[in-house]
Amino acid sequence: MSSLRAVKGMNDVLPEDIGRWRRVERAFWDTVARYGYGEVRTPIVEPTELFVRGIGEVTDIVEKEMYTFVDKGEHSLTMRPEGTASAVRAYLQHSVGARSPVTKWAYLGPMFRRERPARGRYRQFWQAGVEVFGDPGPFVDAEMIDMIVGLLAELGVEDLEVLVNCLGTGDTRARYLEALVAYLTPRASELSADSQRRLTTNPLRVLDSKAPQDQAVVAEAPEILAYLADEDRGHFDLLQETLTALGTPFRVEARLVRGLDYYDRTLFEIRGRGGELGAQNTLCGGGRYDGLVEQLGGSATPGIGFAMGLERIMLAMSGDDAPPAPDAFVVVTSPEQRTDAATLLKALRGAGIAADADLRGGSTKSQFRRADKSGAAVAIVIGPDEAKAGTAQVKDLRRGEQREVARAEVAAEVRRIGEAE
RNA sequence: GUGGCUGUAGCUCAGUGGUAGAGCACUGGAUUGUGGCUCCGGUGGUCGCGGGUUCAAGUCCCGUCAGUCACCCCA
Repeated sequence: MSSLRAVKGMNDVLPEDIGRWRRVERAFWDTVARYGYGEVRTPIVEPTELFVRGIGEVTDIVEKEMYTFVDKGEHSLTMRPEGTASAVRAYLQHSVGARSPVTKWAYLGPMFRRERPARGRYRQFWQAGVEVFGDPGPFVDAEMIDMIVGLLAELGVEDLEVLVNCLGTGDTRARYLEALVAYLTPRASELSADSQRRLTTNPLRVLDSKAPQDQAVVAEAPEILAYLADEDRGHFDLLQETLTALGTPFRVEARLVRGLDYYDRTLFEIRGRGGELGAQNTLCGGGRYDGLVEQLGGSATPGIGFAMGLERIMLAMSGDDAPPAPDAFVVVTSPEQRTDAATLLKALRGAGIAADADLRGGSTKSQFRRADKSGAAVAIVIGPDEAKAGTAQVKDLRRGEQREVARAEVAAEVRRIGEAE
């Protein structure tokens, strides 16, 4: 084993494991294309300021999880810990809102957070997500949740839990925070140390603490849903009505909050209960951020988005992903045929057939073993006799049948056998 | 970041303080140019790394790194 290792929490994906990644990525892009999203690609590195202002200064992500460095002693840069802030930045930079009232973007790529790695949680991890700018919802909110549920079902992710909540807008939040702090402060001594600290920095986060003593206190805490203004209430009711009409099961979870400050109104999370997920069971999280575009310097523009963690989706997915196999494998019965094999391989590949061979030498038997292990459905045998006759033996490896055909017919014969599978 | 558990062949794992092992994988063979199944053989090890105790350490102790579980965080 080499002493050179990948950075802790950052992983290689080898060809034998890539099938599952491709399947998730393809399903994601197919789905969002049907819903009208266009792909956006933004840089991995952004000005640190973007995330501090976008995600929130006192969030855990910004406080202790970002990969931040100073570029040549000039600018503080950060490797993106999530995708929304970059999308908003690009949306503003290119004045996209001036060209179209509603913009639907999708992205897929690596994100970086310096957390302690565990199963389903890595320092470089992959997210796929979407953002919609300019539509206040709630129909687009419901459509988005329903789209994700459909995507996950297509991938064979079973046993989902869809949680929704409404955080309200500025006024609601202020009144609720006041009530929550008023409730928690006299009980502060019963809370965990973390929650006591958050009581002053980020009180909403006390709500989803897993510490038993916190949960006991939180169980009796005031609920944000009771504080919603009429407009928020109507928005949330209509969201639920639409989800029901679309046939997507969900559960209202009044204590659902997120660790990013920009969310308001609709908030949702999809959890998996699959055995391999462990404690990292949040597959997907998202919500509305109607104030974010303005906060980052644009005009008031509503927005909503979500992101899903690809590694976690793959842990929860079912189905086999066999590595791709060649269509045909060429075997030579004597070393003199190797140049001949090279030209045959080129002709087959030129005809659109995935063809491979092992021309290092070795017995016919060992080459056949390689053909078998490659997963190819067809072996093509050439030796002195075939070279003289201008033919090749084409063997169907599944059935064990073999035919001698003219060189010009080999590609067609391989295709015929492949289609008969 | 805190605490627990685990690190032995490419993989999954055995291994009483006394000579480093198995299965799978890889590879060669079982008479002419034909795979899978079976049989026989072979390659492959800094026992994560560094200290310590001991006549002797894969085994005991300390540290460290990595993985993992819970917390934390979040996708």
